[in-house]
Amino acid sequence: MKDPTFSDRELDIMSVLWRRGSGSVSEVMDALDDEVGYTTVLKILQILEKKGAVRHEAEGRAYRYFPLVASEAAGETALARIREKIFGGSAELVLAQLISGREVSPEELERMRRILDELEESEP
Amino acid sequence: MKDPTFSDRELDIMSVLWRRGSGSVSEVMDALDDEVGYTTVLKILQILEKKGAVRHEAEGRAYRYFPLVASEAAGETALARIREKIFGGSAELVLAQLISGREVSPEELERMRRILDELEESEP
DNA sequence: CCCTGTCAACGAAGGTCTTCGTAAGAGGAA
DNA sequence: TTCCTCTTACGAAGACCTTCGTTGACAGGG
Repeated sequence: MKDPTFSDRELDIMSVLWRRGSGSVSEVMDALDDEVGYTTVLKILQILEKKGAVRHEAEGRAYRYFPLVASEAAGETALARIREKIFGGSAELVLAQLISGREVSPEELERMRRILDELEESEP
Repeated sequence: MKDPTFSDRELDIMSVLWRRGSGSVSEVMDALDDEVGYTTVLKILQILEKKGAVRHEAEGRAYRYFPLVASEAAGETALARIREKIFGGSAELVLAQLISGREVSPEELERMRRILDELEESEP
């Protein structure tokens, strides 16, 4: 699946599968923030399966769904689009927005700094 | 306009207005990456105007459109959703994705580091 | 054996998005 | 004037998204 993109509801459901690793229809339905009918969740899982974003295995009478698209791949596509279209291609502006308006713990700040340090070491 | 979100084509067109500051229908059409018909661009600008995302002024016989929603506001909404749904709420993971797979110049890296430094100074 | 609850499958309805054909007006050229 | 071009405006077509009602299958309890 090249440049995976997801609609709003599809993304909600992929998010559940990424967090939990897998899920039956009922589990996904319960994990969603919104109240969504069983058949709606099933339908979207079937659409995602046709797209190649998830697969399923039989588990008793029910199906267990697994993500096939990694969250990193979806994140790369989504982030690239935002950076390009909204932030004019600037990663710095994305970073600035990322940390503005929210409190960032010193620990998280330190880990972010380390991410930049490691990048510098890898390409001197 | 609260939590502004834009469809694909709407975002393409807002992106042009953000980059250029304003644009007539023809200018926007020419600036788009894809080939899109004149009336399509006009239609979407009218939709954006109804949403309150742009306004227009008469300029000769034509209209000149101006963005009303700031790119930062759109970026905040879009980035928050990606961070939450795709990266499990982690800003570090977003940062890691942001710099992975692309070459980041030493200058840009330095500016990104400074953004983190300034955050630390402001909330000790 | 029959009822009840759970399950997948299907299709349809209503919404949004995107595109463009067509109409109508206004201005300039011949 | 008459014609051509540029413009806005309108509406409809087709695609996709989201939702859910309904159906039929199956398993377990009474």
